[in-house]
Amino acid sequence: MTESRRGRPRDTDIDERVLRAATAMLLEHGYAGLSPNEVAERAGVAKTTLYRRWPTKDHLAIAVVARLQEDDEITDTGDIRRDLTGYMVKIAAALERMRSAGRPAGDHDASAGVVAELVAAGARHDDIGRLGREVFARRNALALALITRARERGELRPGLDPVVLLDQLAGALYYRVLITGAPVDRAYTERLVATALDGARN
Amino acid sequence: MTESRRGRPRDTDIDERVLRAATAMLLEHGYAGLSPNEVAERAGVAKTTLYRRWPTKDHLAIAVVARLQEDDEITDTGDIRRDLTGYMVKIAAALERMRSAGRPAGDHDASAGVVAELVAAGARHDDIGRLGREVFARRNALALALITRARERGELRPGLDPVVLLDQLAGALYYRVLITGAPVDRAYTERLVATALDGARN
DNA sequence: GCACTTACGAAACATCGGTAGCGAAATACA
DNA sequence: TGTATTTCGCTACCGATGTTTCGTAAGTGC
Repeated sequence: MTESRRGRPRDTDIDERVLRAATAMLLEHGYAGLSPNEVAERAGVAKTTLYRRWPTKDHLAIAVVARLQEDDEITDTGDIRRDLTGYMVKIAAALERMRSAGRPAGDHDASAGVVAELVAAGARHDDIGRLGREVFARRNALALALITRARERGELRPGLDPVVLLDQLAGALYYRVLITGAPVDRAYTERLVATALDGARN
Repeated sequence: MTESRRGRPRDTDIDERVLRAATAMLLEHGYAGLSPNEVAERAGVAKTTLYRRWPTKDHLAIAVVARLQEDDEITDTGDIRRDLTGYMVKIAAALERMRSAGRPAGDHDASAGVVAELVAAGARHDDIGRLGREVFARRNALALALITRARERGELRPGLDPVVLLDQLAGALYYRVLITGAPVDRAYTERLVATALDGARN
């Protein structure tokens, strides 16, 4: 793993100071207000030192939000509707938190804000894209297992593809945040899960 | 509408030449390969002239893809499953087209490509965001009317919220393109519509 | 004709993300 | 005690997206 490095070791305090400054700037002023130049200055670090750790502004921003995400565990109560709702509410809350980053308090304008920039960052840099897909795959694996168990105990249709169900649920939330700008509050999330489970057909 | 303008009129031929050059560059080299500087040069136009029409590269890119989208009419055969599938297949096809823009042929890497940048553009500029939401609202209004009619003739549950159903369907497609990188081919689309209609519950 | 207004082109400038080159500092290893 | 290796800070620089300024062209209204 960590090979015994030769040469001067990295100052881990620098990582901390830079990430702290970057976090503050990203949350207060949004993605456009995150300036690597100013982050380096505020952290008391040379710009080159910053760029050795995070080769682009996108990488820096990813590192910031990655630190902010506490990995949400998923609970299996045996009631699939309850469990799925719980998972979706967590996703929705995380989205709403990022959605409001960088805009004046009370700004109810529909805006994807930081979320959209992170998605674009994944599209611009292969490594970020891969990383993001891995993170989502790992997080979704838990939900997929949950769905599969519910299916096997007869709560869900035998022919159901768990991936499709998860796409429907998580997809709807991201779609509203990124595309239509509609809110993703708790009431909506509950209606969403109920509709997906019960189906639209009469 | 068009007030009788005073002063020198704009050369409409310039719009055409610029958009043509920008379209070629965007489709061949992707979003990063779209350079306003080079577009102006290739179109034989001063940079200032280009920026008078499209104040940022984002606006230029939006104008390009807006021209490429033919407004897809929606058909109502009376079979909601068939009609929804048709609509979703059109969306999926448009997404796959943009997804492959700017990357070497045969590149099967999962990448949101241009789509993600357009979403980010909507997040960066209020006017683009509003425009995008209007476009989606208008397009979705047709699908919502379709769903409502199906509900009223008894094909769908009376309590169904058409918006939720549409979020589930379109959301799943965008989610796969933007987030997980999974393909959105016809087989998936059909499974998606079937699952949303039939529901996940046993 | 003349004033007024707007569009076009050219070139210089500004800003920002990111890089290159260098000397100095801090470690591992011999 | 060297010597190799890597990090750090500094300055200067590059490329790309926009902006400013200004002279000139092409229209409208009188």
